[in-house]
Amino acid sequence: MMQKTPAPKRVATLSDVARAASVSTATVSRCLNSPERVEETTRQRVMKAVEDLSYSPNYGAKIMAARRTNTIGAVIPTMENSIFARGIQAFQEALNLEGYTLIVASSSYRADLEEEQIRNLIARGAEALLLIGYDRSDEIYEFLENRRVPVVLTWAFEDNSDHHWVGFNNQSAMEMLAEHVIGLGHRKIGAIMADTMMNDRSRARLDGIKNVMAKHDLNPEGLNVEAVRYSIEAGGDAFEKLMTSENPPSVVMCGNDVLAVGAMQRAKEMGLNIPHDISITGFDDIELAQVVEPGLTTVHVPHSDMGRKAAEILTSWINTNTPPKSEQLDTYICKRGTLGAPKA
Amino acid sequence: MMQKTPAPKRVATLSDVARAASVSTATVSRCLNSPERVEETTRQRVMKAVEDLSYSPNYGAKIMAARRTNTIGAVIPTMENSIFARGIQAFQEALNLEGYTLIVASSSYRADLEEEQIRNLIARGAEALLLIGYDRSDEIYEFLENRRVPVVLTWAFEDNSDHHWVGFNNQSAMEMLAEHVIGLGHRKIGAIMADTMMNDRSRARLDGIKNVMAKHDLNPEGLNVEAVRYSIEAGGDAFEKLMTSENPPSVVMCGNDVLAVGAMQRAKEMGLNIPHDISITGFDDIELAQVVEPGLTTVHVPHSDMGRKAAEILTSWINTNTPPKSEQLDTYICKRGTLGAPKA
DNA sequence: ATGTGTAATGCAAGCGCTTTCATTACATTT
DNA sequence: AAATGTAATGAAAGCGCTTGCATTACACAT
Repeated sequence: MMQKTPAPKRVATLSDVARAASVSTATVSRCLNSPERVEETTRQRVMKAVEDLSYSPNYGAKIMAARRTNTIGAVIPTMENSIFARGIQAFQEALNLEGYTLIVASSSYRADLEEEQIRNLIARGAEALLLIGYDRSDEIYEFLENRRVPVVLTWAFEDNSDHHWVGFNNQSAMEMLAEHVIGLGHRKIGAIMADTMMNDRSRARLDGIKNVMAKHDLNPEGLNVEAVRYSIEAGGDAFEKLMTSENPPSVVMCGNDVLAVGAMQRAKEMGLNIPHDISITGFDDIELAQVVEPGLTTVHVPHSDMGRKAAEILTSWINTNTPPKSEQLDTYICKRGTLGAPKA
Repeated sequence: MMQKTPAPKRVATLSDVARAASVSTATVSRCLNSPERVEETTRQRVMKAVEDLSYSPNYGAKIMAARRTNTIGAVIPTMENSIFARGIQAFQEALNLEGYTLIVASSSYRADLEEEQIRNLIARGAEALLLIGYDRSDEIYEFLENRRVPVVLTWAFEDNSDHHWVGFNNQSAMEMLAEHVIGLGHRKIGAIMADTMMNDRSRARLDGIKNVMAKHDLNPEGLNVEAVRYSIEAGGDAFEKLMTSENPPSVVMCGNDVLAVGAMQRAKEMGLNIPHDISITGFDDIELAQVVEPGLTTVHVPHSDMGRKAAEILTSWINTNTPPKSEQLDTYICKRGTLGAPKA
């Protein structure tokens, strides 16, 4: 008699394995978690049972009993483009080396979603968090504080604050680039930035440009700024708007490389030669920046270092229960082909 | 007397909240999970306590008691380049809509690591899995079977198999492209592919080229194949090797867009005009393909659809306990500027 | 043989939730 | 007023693991 649908066989538990190997559950647990503490012959017997039963520990039971999840969370604004990819990749690799797993969530640059995702990650057992920038509500900082969650802020920095961070000075990095741009003779500057209202990095970068303009007696009010969301498409649209205004700039400084590449594409479509007719700069130095033609002049951000350092800070914080000190990283201008002198 | 380090305040639990709100833990639990089942006034009292205590449920306890993790896993070969990004993104979005969370792991195209990651995701409570391609050991398939884990294979397809999948025919897609290439007059073909030994997609694509060559009385043995790992750099190196061989091809067909872009870059560095001196094709149609110049002629793969469909399959499988049927998607050739007729 | 030290193993107490079932409170009908 | 039905709440039994402590087994010294 053939049994069509066998009773939905229950998945094996620790005690099933223990029974099969004729040992206690404690021994099975030790076999799996600290094998050196059990005798060779016993271990082999247990491992065979584990294999035979296709045993895999129940995650919930495990973390409840061990009171550790070995999970660290990160909330980034977007996964769509690769701005955060390299840093997060390095973060993840460093974490894995220490036995942690990373779970990533994205906030679409929205404060409310970010807060939701933060609570979500905590609810999923994240023992520590990597966040981008420092702009967020007091409530959420307080929540994190109350729950004693180690948090490291990245992609920005905040001197003299209670927070812990590893990042770079967005403003002074952009100032360096702006100095260079103005030094080349540019006077009419356009900017394409993410909405600066809820984005501290973007705001700092824009301030950088304005500062340098002021220093060189250019009225920062004259800076033509387009605020957009981050995409190649949006960068293109903003560029076109800038160039078709009554007083088009000779250089367009973009808040990041993705926007800059969008601007470049649109420039070509409009028949403009880069950098002869129009100069364009980016920020981040992602892979895209060297693939486009001409290569994009941009600010190099040490993404990988930042990710690695963030992982170090968090793991050490968890282990020692003491927050390590914050760290500031350096950026530099990466000169390629999209920035030249203005047309005569 | 100041207390320097206050006793490491324990994080609030359900019963702390229950006590604070003068209700039972059952009521608090209901407030959080099915609020409509508790009276308005009680709920407000409870929610206030939750807020005041910065309560967040203990993940382990929750999934152990509820016997659900609402987590689905995916193992992809790499996160470094964006080949899998769009598909996974769509997968994730569709999953979120259904209340699931995605956790992603990468295998670096290595079978042993993939297996490890699969076991890892299961140990982390993944209730179902998305995997790429079908090449993997019997043991791991058996493990998955024993544990009754719903699995969907993607980026490939497998007619008449016991597995469940949503994907496309890599071989016939590449055949279409090869027909087009040969129709243009190309006779000397080069190929840059990932190592085909443990990669069914790559193997199928290569077979596609060989088939069409044979059909057109070109000896497939004459196909010059470079097997490399997936990176822009590697694509460039392989391209140079191909072009500096004694009998360089007039067209280089690449296993994916990343390799193709690497080839394009190197071609330019070598002073070759695309497509006048050399034609190049890709596979995937990722964002990069339209950013490079000239635009890359490639095979468009419906990544987003695939991700969405995969999510549908898995969630329905979990809910109904019955695997839905597999689904084959269509690809098409995306003609841009890198493919032309061979030089006279 | 007996005593001592160490390594291997077992026992059993939770970990913090969800959920079934029972109880209580209250509104409605008879 | 009693009977009945319904909604809100509580009591308590696990869920499957880890781990501190107790016990056993065994090697070696006395």
